[in-house]
Amino acid sequence: MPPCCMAGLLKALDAVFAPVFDTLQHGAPSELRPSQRADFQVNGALALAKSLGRAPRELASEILEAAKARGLMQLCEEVEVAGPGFINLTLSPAFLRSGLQSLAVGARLGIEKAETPLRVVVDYASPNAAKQMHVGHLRSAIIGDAIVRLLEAVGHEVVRENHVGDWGAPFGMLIEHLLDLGELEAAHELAVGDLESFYQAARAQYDGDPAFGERARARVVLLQAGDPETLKLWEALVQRSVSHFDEAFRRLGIKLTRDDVVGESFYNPLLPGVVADLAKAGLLEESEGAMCAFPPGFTNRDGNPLPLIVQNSAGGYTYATTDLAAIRDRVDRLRANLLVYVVGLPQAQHFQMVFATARLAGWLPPDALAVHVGFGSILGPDGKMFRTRQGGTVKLAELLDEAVERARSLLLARAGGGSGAEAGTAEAGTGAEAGTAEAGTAGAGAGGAGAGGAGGASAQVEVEAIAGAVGIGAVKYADLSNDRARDYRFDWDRMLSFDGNTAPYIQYANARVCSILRRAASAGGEEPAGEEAAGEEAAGEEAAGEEAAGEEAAGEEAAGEEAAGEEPGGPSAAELRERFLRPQLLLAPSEAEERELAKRLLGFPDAVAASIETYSPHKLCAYLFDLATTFTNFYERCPVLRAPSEETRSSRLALSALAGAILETGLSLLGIAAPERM
RNA sequence: GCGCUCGUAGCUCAAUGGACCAGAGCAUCUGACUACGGAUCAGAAGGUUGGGGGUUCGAAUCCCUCCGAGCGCGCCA
Repeated sequence: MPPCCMAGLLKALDAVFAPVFDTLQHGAPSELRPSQRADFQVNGALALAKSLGRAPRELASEILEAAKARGLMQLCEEVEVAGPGFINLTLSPAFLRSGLQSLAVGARLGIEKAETPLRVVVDYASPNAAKQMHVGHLRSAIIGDAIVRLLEAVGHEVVRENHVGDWGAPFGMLIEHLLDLGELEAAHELAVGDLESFYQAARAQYDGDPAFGERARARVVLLQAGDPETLKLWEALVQRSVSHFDEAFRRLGIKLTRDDVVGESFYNPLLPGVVADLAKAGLLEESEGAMCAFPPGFTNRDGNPLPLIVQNSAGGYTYATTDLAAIRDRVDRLRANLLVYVVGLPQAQHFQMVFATARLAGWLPPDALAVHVGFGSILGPDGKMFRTRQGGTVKLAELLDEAVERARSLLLARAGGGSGAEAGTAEAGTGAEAGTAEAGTAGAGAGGAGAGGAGGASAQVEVEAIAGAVGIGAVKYADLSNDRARDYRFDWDRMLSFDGNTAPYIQYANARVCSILRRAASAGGEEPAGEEAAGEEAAGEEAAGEEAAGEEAAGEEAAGEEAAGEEPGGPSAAELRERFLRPQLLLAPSEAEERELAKRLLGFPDAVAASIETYSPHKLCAYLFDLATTFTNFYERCPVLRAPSEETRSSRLALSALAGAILETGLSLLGIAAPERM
């Protein structure tokens, strides 16, 4: 857990209250919270009153007065002591306005860098080589990737590691099977067929043919002995797997490539040292022929100390040994001071034991932290482990195919339904370049899905791109929006619904923003009001953009949208936002819906910080859903293009642009694309 | 048997020890429209937060206990 970070509105308010509390009692927290009764409430007075033995309401009044002396009323228009000793705060429009303006400057959207940037290794995805990726790998990959993006956004230095299972007994049989087929035939088999069938065939041989089993076991020995010919074959198998992973991650829009693969085999040379050094430190005992560490606090079913086996009775190393070696490598060689493991919850005890042992051995120094970010299972509609109707594992590739296919039919059904026929006719023709086509997840900037019959080939390309963004986004969001510790139910209809807490709903809200900005750009005058003053701002904006992690994350490979945005037919969303999102255009919110929207927009940094603090992407999801809902509400009640005055129009356009920027950036932090049209 | 995770509206899920209404979204019922993309908005109804104790000014949240679900508990990873 990175040090508690506060940002945005909370930070501004806490800057006033923290010194007041600190004066009364050193280190006493203000306990600032968003409130349903006002904008924020200060709860700390109650706890402090108790520890000081004073009357809570009286103390609250005193705190409030002290806060006023520190300029509280520059931020709030209304404050009160209420109930047993709460302090309720209602923000002033002027403060909201200045907050919005600072969000609008630069591209960071209020996301602050961590005060102490860490060097973090995030271990995630971790499929097994020589096996097809399946639904079981989905959560680690999706959650891990979001965590990587979030950590990077606040300035941590992240090393991604894909700890693939590329070593061990299965390779004996795989290599023998490969030899039986003949290398050429095997190469062909691996190229056309899927890995799974190759693995199954080898497995069948192994189970059915004792002689084959013997050869397989002998081959494992050769492999571990470093026999060159065997290693060559092993390498070929692993490479084939890695290509398969690359393809899967690319489709998913996940920032893992073959460069991030650090398989189990990588640690082989380090394993003897792990055991030797543990022994040297007096941490090993022989038990039933195996070398074990017994970290305190763990017991087995008989109440006896539970062993962490680092060398089995046959002399072989276990995955505990590998995990210990990995800790040493990450701390020593990679200089990491935070290790994050995105691995299923059933492994919780294993990691506790490994971490405890690493601490005892001094491999995890006091200033380094290891965290197991666990997650629950994906359940099928029946509430049991998600499987195919036949009871087999659901292959990842097929799952993604279905996601895109379902999204496509929904999009086409809507286009046929006739509501959005007008949208995008202007630029549909020359829309996205063909390059985006095979990028299944490409999305932003693809145009004209609503153009219905207008389509030539390029319109189809665009539909494909949007279907990819929506389909893949829906799968990822469904996973991320649930508390990771809980199991969640996989439900196509729900995740692809345009209503509710789903990716399509949020993407749609963003697409609407894009639509407004496009209209504003093409119809109502060339430039927004206040154009003169805007010029000066541009320079500062670019300077700020230089170190803008938020924007980087958005623009980068967030689900493969790089080819987007360069639409010849019209300016990209980013360009439009730059044009309309100028700080000096923002007025103090006057309408209730403007005020609500402003508050939500300002809450973005806090939402990001909260997500990072507990490694819980679902908090950011909840925020984005709330923002999308609030924006829609605003959009419903406060005419933008037909605003009563030019100033109001410009201000609302800027508000909309800001909402779009946050929606897109927020989605990108989750690894989800934000199409400009849907 | 021990340990871990979990149990919240009919369903799927939220809720950093905080306030008289425990929130959303589906689904259900009522309303709103020449609509800046209706893939919309407003309202209603729906809960003794699995049961029971306890700590606290204050508990869905912390402690104990019982019930229920899932997963771990020595040579697979």
